[in-house]
Amino acid sequence: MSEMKSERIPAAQRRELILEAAGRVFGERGYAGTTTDQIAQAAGISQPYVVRMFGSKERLFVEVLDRAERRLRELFSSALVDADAQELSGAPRRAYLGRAYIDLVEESGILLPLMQAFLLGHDPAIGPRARAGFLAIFRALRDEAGFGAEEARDFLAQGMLLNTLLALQMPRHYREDPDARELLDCVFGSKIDLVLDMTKAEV
Amino acid sequence: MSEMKSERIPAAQRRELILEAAGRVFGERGYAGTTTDQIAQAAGISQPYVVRMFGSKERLFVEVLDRAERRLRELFSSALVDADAQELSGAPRRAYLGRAYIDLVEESGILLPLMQAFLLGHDPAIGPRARAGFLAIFRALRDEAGFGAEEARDFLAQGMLLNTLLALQMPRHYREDPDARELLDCVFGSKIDLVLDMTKAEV
DNA sequence: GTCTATAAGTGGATAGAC
DNA sequence: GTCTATCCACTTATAGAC
Repeated sequence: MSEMKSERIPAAQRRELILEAAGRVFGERGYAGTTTDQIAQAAGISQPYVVRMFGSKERLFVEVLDRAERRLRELFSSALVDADAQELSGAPRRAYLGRAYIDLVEESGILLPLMQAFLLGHDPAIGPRARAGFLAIFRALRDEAGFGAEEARDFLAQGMLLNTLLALQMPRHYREDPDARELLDCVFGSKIDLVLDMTKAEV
Repeated sequence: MSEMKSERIPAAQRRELILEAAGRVFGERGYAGTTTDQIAQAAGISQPYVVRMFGSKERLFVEVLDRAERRLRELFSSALVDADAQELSGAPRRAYLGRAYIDLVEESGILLPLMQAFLLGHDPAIGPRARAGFLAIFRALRDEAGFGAEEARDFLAQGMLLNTLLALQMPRHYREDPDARELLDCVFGSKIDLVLDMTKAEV
């Protein structure tokens, strides 16, 4: 029906397209559960081209992670600037950052590949990076955001619950299951509509 | 060096040995990242015997999940009985159940395979079970434990953070990283020594 | 009850054409 | 810059011996 051959576009741009596709597929199926061919199809190119561009599946995953972590820090930084501009402090400030985190659900291919990486602590190549990334987020919350250790812990905890519910694809069952609905409402608050929209489609 | 042939033991007992081994390996490497041969080696038998006993890798994983969920509910039930016997209520009661959850870290092959399953929401066979299991825990906290929805949410959140730190193998880096130490102390409290002991060895 | 041998399928990676 | 063809290693599962 559509194009059998991809149009010729600059490598840098193609890289970005593959990274986006890979973020979504890795996020949904995990590192080991994803084939380079699934990523290729999601990106609309051939499987060998994916490998050719990044050298290996592992290196591609690491680049996806780096990209996701950069994006997360970027968002936290700008959220902190906003919070300061509004002169928020204490609980309102934390709630503000929490809602900023929820906004990341909209950008698929960020939160879930990170979460998938957190479950790869055993992997010699990915484990150390995953730990470093996680601790970097902890430090950012504790130091840059000025949370204490316990506030940072609680923030991370809510984040891990949110990630887990996304990975479980719980939002897709909001309508049919009253318990799912209560839990999701309770986690996402007024942002629930945004989340429900975001998690409809997909292959 | 050791035995090349496993001794002949009753099937029911062998099943249990395989389930324990599989719980540990699946918990560490995830469903897709685990081979039936790795499980066989962990259980000290041949790869085809693992498959023969459970029919398929997928069915084995589902049995590991069922077993883990049973154990979790069992522990929650008895912790609730204990908490009632001590006439705990409110915050002390929640903290008590939290410590009971941490005790589960000792039983390797329970928390991590559950967590791995939560990241398999996309899987047609495992996803529905994972969602059902997660919601069953939510209901137990909300109804049996008498937490409200928000308390149950916060309890789950701390649990997901704990699971994530275990999956990241963060306890193995307690000594060398001050940030890891602060976070782990903050999450595990006085139970930290138990956790550090438990997460040393492994293959 | 447990193993060895092996079939059949899948997936990451390489070579080379266009 | 992108594809087709293909190799080879690995993995699940089956068959059948002991």
